[in-house]
Amino acid sequence: MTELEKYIKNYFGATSDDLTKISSFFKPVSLKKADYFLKTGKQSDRLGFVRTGIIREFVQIDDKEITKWISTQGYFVVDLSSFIFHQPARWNIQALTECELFVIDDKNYQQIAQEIQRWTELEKLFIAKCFTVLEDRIITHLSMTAEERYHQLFNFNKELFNQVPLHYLASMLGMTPETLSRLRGKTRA
Amino acid sequence: MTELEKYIKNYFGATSDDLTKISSFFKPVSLKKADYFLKTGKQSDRLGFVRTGIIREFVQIDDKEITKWISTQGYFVVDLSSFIFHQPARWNIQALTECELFVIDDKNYQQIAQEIQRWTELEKLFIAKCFTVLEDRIITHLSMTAEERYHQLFNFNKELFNQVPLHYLASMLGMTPETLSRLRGKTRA
DNA sequence: GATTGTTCTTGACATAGATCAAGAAATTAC
DNA sequence: GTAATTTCTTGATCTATGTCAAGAACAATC
Repeated sequence: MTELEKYIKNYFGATSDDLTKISSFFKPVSLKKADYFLKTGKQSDRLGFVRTGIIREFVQIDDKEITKWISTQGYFVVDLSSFIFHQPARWNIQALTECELFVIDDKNYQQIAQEIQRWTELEKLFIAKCFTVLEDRIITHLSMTAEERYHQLFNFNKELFNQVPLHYLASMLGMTPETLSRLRGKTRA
Repeated sequence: MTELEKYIKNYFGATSDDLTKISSFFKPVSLKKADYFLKTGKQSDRLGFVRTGIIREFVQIDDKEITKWISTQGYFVVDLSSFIFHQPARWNIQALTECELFVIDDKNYQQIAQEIQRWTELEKLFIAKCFTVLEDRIITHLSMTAEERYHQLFNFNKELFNQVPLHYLASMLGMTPETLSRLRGKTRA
């Protein structure tokens, strides 16, 4: 079972036969560091799965880049409003390291639903799960201090702090790089 | 066409025949002010649609109530992780005014999918749309000041500020009631 | 309609976090 | 391997927002 199949199994709970079918629609794509998987404003009909590497979703607002999320192995990367609703993409998605993705385009994606009876249902459940994760993230911002948000992310994924420039993490946490640096110093000391 | 049908049509783009069928599964429910539609920790298999009134979704964290959202006419109220994944509810859902809801339970909800071929697809699209709304809300918190968040909500729904206690709005905006009061004073002056 | 409890505002003050600036450390490019 | 660039830290200062407290306005209750 490939990584992709393993993750699809975890996320979607598909059966073994289906897994092979599903994953066969995905094609490997390599990104070099700093390559864009997607740029704001473009139409995107691609959904990616991160096999290796680290990739950042962000948006430019005025003169600032806001990092919405950083995806590592096992995450899907996609601009949902573009992929599903055919809107211009809202996010930039850029490789922070060399990345290997499995990518599927809309046409092949539709094909999955054709071949696998329960696919739309599984999809729904997956998106619903993602929705609840975002709900939590909102609550995080309504109820926690910068320091608490930092600790939460640090506990969730310590490694990340060694793998990507910290100012991206600061942005994703809703604080300045200076503040993140000071919070780190605080626990270190 | 009832309100419920109108909204389902808007949200889900269902056909006229289907609408009647779908809406027939919903049952009217009245809530008095301060009644709970749902309490944290309970299992909930109900989905509500707000026909009239105002209803608040919140969670108790330590000694503070965090208001996640305030729903008015035309919104659905539900604890998605409970409704879909049968988890204990994460949110309290409480009427801020007298409310008339249309409510459906899980069993009848399943029934819709039985009767309407495209339902799961429509559902998926609806949840995906909700997901993108939450994405925006995250960005709001990563990129805007309290003042900007206040103005955004105010422009989105001025009426709300006359309809519900302001400290709930403050919480939902991620600020204290005092700060909200001062921001209001600022624009008034 | 007096009483009680909420809600809202305002002031004084405290503080978390932002901003600005500069240097050190690390990384990348030539 | 030196130069250029980016990242990270640290200090000084500023500011937006929080906290605490008190009174005013309003609404709910008996």
